[in-house]
Amino acid sequence: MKIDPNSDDDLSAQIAAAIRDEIISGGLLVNARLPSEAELADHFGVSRPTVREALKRLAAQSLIRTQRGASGGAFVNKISFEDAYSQQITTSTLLLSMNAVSFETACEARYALERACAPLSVERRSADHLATMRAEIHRQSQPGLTDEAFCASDVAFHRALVDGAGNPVMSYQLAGAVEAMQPLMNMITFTARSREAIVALHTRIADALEDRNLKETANGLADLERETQKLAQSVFAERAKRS
Amino acid sequence: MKIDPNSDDDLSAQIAAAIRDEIISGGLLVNARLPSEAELADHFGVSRPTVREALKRLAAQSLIRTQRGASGGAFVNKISFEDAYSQQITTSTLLLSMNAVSFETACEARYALERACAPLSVERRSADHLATMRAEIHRQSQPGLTDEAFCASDVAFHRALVDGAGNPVMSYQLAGAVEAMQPLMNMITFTARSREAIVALHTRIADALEDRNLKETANGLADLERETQKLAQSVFAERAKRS
DNA sequence: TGCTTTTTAATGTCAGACATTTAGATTCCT
DNA sequence: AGGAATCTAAATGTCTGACATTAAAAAGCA
Repeated sequence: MKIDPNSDDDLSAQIAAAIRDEIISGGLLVNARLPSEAELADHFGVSRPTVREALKRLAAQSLIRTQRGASGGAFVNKISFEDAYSQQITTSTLLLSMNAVSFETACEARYALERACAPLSVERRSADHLATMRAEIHRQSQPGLTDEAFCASDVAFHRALVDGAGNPVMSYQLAGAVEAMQPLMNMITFTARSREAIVALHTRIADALEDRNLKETANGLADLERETQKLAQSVFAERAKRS
Repeated sequence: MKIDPNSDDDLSAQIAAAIRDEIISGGLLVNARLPSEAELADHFGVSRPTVREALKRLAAQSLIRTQRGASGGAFVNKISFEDAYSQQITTSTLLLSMNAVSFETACEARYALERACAPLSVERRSADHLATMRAEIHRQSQPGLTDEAFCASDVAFHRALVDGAGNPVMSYQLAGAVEAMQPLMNMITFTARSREAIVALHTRIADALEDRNLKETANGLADLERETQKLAQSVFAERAKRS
């Protein structure tokens, strides 16, 4: 583990990169203990605060965890799917909002990926997944639901669909695509009629999944994408007219 | 922006979370300048090093960038697709290696997602994308290529396919799925015959994409998945037998 | 005016100290 | 001997204060 004295990067950034590389390359295994802060400072020829800044960078990426006390220290963290989820959602959400990705583009990506789950979900969905979907459909039919709550339930419905594929890697990959859309979806006001249409499509998809009918599931998803795009267009057009 | 004095998290973690929330909620817009470190220390009632650790956490997630000098400071960063890519690849790679996700599961997820791109790529792929794919196919046919170089070229081929969908959000989402597989692919030794089979399938996919033939593209991808899984199984079986 | 120099307000880094936590060694009592 | 209480040591967490470096803005000057 070495750092380049000619780099323009911060020392803490360089040190973090050096340790990160060591972890990725397998030089530091899961649960291995890193040298103490004092030892690292010595090794890299920097002060303890600088080492600490580097370690915090790694902690922010869930690459390490720290423990206080004797025989404490920094340990290589086993990244959980949970950790990875939340990081990806944060990044995806900001990416979508900051880069002003059009609703259309984000929506297209989301449904394309979701359709990829359909063949697996049809095959493997459990009764649990179906029950979750039905419960969310029921919630979505409740009058008096706020738009935010409606969207949150929509996300839960789609996550159940994705989880039904029984592939944790896919669930992780799609968590970002689905959840990051939520703020965009929240920009839409759902009229009673549009909610009805969405709930009907959700029901259709759940039914098709229950029957293990791939074609109908895929068609339902395609129709749902069209419906969502249409709805967004009308909302944005309305908003543009008023201003 | 407030922190909870009863939390058992580090102060720097709490402060980072507070600022992160402020950015996500829109209270701090892109390119907005954060208060100086001294001001933040004052505001949160902590010392400057603690504030700095918090800021480094945010920098590690590309949420802020810093500038030195007068009128310098920390600014809310506009996350680029590039930033998001590399973060996702790091996370995905570690997730796959640390959680011992089976080759089968990772491979299934990757090809399922890639098939989701097919309809869009068939529609929108440019001559550039095709040229990249042809070039990679050519490289893969060179004898004397190391296994690592072959895998890297494979990744480049698939990225061209994904980029052909012309949806940056999808490219971003899939970068993780495709690139994170590389270390797993690197565990495989490619015999001359297996390389031949893969190159033939790549050629078939490129041809189908050139003809804008969706069915053939999807079939090619499905066959490639089968071929990859078969190859991996035989390699792992061989390895198990020998040990 | 236009160039050069100085000032100044930031971040980057360091050194040293103290506070706090925790595992493990030690001591003490039964 | 064995268990409970205490002590010790090693680590992270935090603070103070200082100095180095950078770069924009202000001041000075031809």
